[in-house]
Amino acid sequence: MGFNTELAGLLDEMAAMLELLGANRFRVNAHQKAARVIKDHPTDLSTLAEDEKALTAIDGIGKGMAEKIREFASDECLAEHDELLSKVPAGLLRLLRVPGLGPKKIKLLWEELGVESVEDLRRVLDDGSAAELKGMGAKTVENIKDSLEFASKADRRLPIGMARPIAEAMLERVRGVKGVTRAEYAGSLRRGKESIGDIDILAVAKDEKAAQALGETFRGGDGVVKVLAAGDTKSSVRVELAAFGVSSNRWVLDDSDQTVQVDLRIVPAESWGAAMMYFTGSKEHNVKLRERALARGLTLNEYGLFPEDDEDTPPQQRGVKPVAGKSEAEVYARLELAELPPTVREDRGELGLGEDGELRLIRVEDIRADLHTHTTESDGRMSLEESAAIAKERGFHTLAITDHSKSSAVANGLSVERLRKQIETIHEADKQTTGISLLAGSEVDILVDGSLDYDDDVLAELDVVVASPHVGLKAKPAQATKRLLKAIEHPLVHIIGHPTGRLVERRPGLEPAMDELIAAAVEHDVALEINAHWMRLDLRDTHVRAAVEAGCKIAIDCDVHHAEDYDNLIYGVLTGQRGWLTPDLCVNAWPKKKLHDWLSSKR
DNA sequence: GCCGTTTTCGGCCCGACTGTTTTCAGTCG
Repeated sequence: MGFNTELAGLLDEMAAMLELLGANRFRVNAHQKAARVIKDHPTDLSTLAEDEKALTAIDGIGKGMAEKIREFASDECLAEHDELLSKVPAGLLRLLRVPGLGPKKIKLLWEELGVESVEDLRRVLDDGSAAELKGMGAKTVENIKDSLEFASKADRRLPIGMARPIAEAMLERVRGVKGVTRAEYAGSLRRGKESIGDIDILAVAKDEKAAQALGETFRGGDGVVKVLAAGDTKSSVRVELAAFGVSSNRWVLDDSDQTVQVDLRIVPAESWGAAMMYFTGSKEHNVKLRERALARGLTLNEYGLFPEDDEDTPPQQRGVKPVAGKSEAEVYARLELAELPPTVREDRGELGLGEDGELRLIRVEDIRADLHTHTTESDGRMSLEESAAIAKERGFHTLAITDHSKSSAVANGLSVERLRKQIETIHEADKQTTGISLLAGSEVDILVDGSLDYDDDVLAELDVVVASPHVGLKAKPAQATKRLLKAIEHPLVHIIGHPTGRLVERRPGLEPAMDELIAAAVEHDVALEINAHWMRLDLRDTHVRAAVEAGCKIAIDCDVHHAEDYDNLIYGVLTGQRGWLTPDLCVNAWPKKKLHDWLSSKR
């Protein structure tokens, strides 16, 4: 595990333990925020450990956290973390993940009944002693029991490619209710995050009757296995994936009985923009916006942006007229900000975006080429002609066929002889085809020692070389860095495919020193890939952000095997946007000549 | 523990729902 990830994990645990010990909640927040910022930071912070100034310049890192970074870099542990561990039983941290159980109740159960683990919890729930505690009752006990049952299935976040079809299906139901005038999904799904904890849907109903019908339809729909909340304006349900025909396609996951929470909020039409912002988040982005509002004598909530006064009752309940709220654009404008796309709302410094001119992030319609696709020659399911027809239909000017190289035996990798024959076939097909250029390429394995799977004379015959790691994905960070650097420095390589080999929520993959790889890629004019398949999304958003800041070229490719894989482009583009990627750095968005000139410059 | 276009001290976002309560605490997002 990398330094940042490991330290962030410790700080998160410290926050949890502090919470259980009843520490000041702002101190808890500070630890959580530092953990998030450190986890997302593109540079390995151990390299800055002695530079207190550079560390405290990072938002959320003060003197104390800078000292912790230094301590962890030199001692590989945190004394304060160890000290907290001696005070809090480790099993309690697991209990924090049970929905409906928070630090206060856990603390109560621990202090009054000696609960230190899930097993202890089950016991006191069953023998009735938990129900005797102050603030607990029969209903609370029932809810915690239910949560325990669901916890194991609900624990895992859903890859975006599985969550989106469910959200679309739920939206269709919601929009089908008479009197519903508007409905969209919000939350992390709208922000295009790689994985989703729950699905948030917002709707406008034209009157109370419609709102009531909407709630009933939502809670009673197919696939709903539990109703968690049923208020006038808010309903929460848990649905099972199986009911929506969602599966993980070519990756076999044990997701047959998995469920996901779906929340519905019914909001007034005049609050639509404020509500969308509120429920799209991120939470941290919203906090920044509210602070900004307060500094301007305004207060922001999900009903709108209101003049700040000292009353306790929320302004919308006193008939106060909002100064903005109908649309997101209106609220951002009133806060003197450019309207920010949902994908950048992560409290990663985005409030300054678009200040100096137009904010123009990559879009799906910018993409005019796919440079990483497979055919039936290796492990794809389409012929060259079938794939070319789809690419042409999508308006692409270039399609590169990059089947697997010889070491990928399970993927039917091509021998040198087969590859040479395929190059001829593709070049011939290119001559016969109008409207799209077909390029002969290969997805060449980066072997464990960093060398490539074909000799240089073979590679030189290819129009496009995508070099990707497929095996040895558990290597130590230092070794991974060395291996990938060697591939980047190879003069015949254009693109590094799925650089870490991670799978979302399934496999961590390699953890190379990304800043070194990015610097090398810039120096050797190599593009790093965002593999758009939703199980990969590799590079991930934070890597893209670091690459973009360094001026590194990025390729967004679908790694097409099946016809429907072309539809994964949206996920790659969303990930690009989350890394603030602009069209000028994305090779797939370039005009044909510019792209082909770049490719041939390496020949 | 962090932070500063009133501040280096004294703040730190806001509301819905639930369950156990006679006015609110806990949890969630």
